[in-house]
Amino acid sequence: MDKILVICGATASGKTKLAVDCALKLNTEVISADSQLVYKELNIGTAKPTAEEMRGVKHHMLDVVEPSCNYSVSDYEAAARKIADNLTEQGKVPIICGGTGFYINSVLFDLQYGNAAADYKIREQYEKILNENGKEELHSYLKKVDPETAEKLHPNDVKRVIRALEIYEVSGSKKSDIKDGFNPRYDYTAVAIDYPREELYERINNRVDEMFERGLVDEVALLIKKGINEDCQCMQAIGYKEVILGLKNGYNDSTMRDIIKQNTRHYAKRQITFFKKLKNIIWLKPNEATAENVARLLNE
RNA sequence: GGCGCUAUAGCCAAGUGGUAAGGCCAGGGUCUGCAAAACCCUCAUCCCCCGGUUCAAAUCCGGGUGGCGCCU
Repeated sequence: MDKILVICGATASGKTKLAVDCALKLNTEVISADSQLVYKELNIGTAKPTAEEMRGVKHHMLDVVEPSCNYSVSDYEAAARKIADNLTEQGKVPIICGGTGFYINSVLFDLQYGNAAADYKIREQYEKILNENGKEELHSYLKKVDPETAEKLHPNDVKRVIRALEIYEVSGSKKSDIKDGFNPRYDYTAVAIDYPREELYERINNRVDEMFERGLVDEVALLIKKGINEDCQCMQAIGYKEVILGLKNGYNDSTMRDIIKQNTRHYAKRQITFFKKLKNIIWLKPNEATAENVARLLNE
């Protein structure tokens, strides 16, 4: 199996720097695994690596679509794998670096996602039912076609309930029939930087302050001016949705900052929970997060 | 110094005699095509302190202490 290096973990934990350090040492390239960095023009709020931070290392999967686009794991999976395989052919060990665990899983493991593509018409149809008849009603539909999945999903978890329904309608088979088993496609080494919670939260707070100093509000205002509004998928990103709300309601900067900091802290917590599940992940102390250490782990 | 109001978890806060709502924060978790999304779980043996009334008090009474306001 081909080797691959994964650098993941919470937001603001120093992934970018470590990835660049490693890429320079290993003479390879970085494939970003981040659901928001794929969007062009979302730079400040997503903390997209700058040319300076990249230090000449080639980064893939940044700026691949317009802000008006919808993007999903399957798009990512296809593109990222191709790049990874390409690097492998050149004899390089690809570095996947990012905080979107869902995306990382898609390239690391052989997952089928029910073999059912997203169908926005079907989603709309169920959303209508949701709005008219409520969550319980929607959940009861799923109970009829896929009781096992319905049992697992809380009725409030409407997005997953709708997806399960969608899988059934698109493919004719049940979500509960998916038995993928997370078989690795690569011989991967995964590392994450493990900051003490308080320190991580402090880093997050500082980073959000920096974003405002760098002109986050202007960035959002410009996007709005170009017709990118809160209905666009990319505007669900932390930093963007809050500024839109703030602009609408006349919040001052400090209020927006506080909300963004809070949401980012919550996000970081979820990321940590997610990555704890990644098999064989290695949690490095901040002072252990060096290219030398990672290179050694890679060769073990 | 006098008078009035007030005192419930880290924060906001309901409850005014029958055995502590809710929200936030925090922590834990779920995650198979919207994932920086969406969702779930946990979180006061106790209501400032002391004494009293009562079968029963966070809830009533008295005193103390802290806070707030007004007056002199």
